[in-house]
Amino acid sequence: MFRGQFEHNMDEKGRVSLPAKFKEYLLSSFQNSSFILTTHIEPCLLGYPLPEWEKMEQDILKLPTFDQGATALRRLFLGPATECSIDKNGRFLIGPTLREHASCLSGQNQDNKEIIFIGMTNKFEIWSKPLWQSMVQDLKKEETLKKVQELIVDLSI
Amino acid sequence: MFRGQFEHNMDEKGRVSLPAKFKEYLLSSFQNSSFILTTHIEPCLLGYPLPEWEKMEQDILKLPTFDQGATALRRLFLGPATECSIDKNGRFLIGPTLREHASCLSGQNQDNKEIIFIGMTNKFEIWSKPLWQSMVQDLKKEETLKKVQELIVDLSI
DNA sequence: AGGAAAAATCGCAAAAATTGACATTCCCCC
DNA sequence: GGGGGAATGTCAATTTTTGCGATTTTTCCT
Repeated sequence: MFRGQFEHNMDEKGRVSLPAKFKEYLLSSFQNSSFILTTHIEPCLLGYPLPEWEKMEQDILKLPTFDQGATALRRLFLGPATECSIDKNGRFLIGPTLREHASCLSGQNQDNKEIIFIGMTNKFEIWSKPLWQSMVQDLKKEETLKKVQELIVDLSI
Repeated sequence: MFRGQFEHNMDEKGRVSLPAKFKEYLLSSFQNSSFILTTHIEPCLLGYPLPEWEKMEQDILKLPTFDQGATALRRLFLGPATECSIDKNGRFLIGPTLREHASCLSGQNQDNKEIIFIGMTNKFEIWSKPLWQSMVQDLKKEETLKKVQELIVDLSI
């Protein structure tokens, strides 16, 4: 499972090393360290093991061709999805489109080179550090917290 | 599979290089780098591997000969379909009709020379950059996003 | 705490992709 | 048949991507 939170640096070409634990999970559970990276609706990225993704791909393709929502989903979610493979040093490349979506390091702007990985059990999220921080801030506002509390009660956590 | 999003430049004669990953997919899965390019209902183009296209051709031929909708479909979709082959440098030609449909670079107007490729698993879309951008803008409007979110929930993405 | 092993970074070099420019061919019209 | 223009094919420079070796940092175990 993808678990835990990690902070890594991206080089100026958009390469980052995948947290070792994530890599190990991919290898041991899927016999393959490749994965699919795509855009989230929010300004962050989502990583899926290949098999998981392919299932989803098939589901999405079954949606009606001319439905507005389905088209949007395909263009926004399916379109940018890229297969990432791990190099000998455990790194993978985040392409320009994906980087832009998550506002990670573009060009010489060395400010956004810090990347946050968040394990989400069967997938993981990738954030630029500044965005992650401000997003977490927002989550801690009263309204949102109230909703969280309700869920916690429901789940009897 | 066709995956990912790429931006390339078209020369003033209408030639563009196919994203290397797309070319590789065509070669490895179909032993042939040719593909079929035709018009979408929207102002963009669709690319299909030859075998996929032939399947669709067969399906379309089964439609009633004199049905109005079927006739329209054939004229609009089947009609403009063109086989594109890749040259030694990985480039192919987008003919005038197709270019016009997607409002890509006509004549000396160097504004529209940027072309976007979007992988859609078994096919791909081609957009002129300005149209792509404004279309994405529209997709991100609240109403559409809401529909997308519903779909996401249904698909348990 | 010290040392070994693993992880993460950095930077260069090789390879590939993309693009601009030029050469050739083909075709139509003069 | 010759000239011009368009279409097609090829080359070559540039830019981008990818691979690799080496260094630094972190983690874990003794």
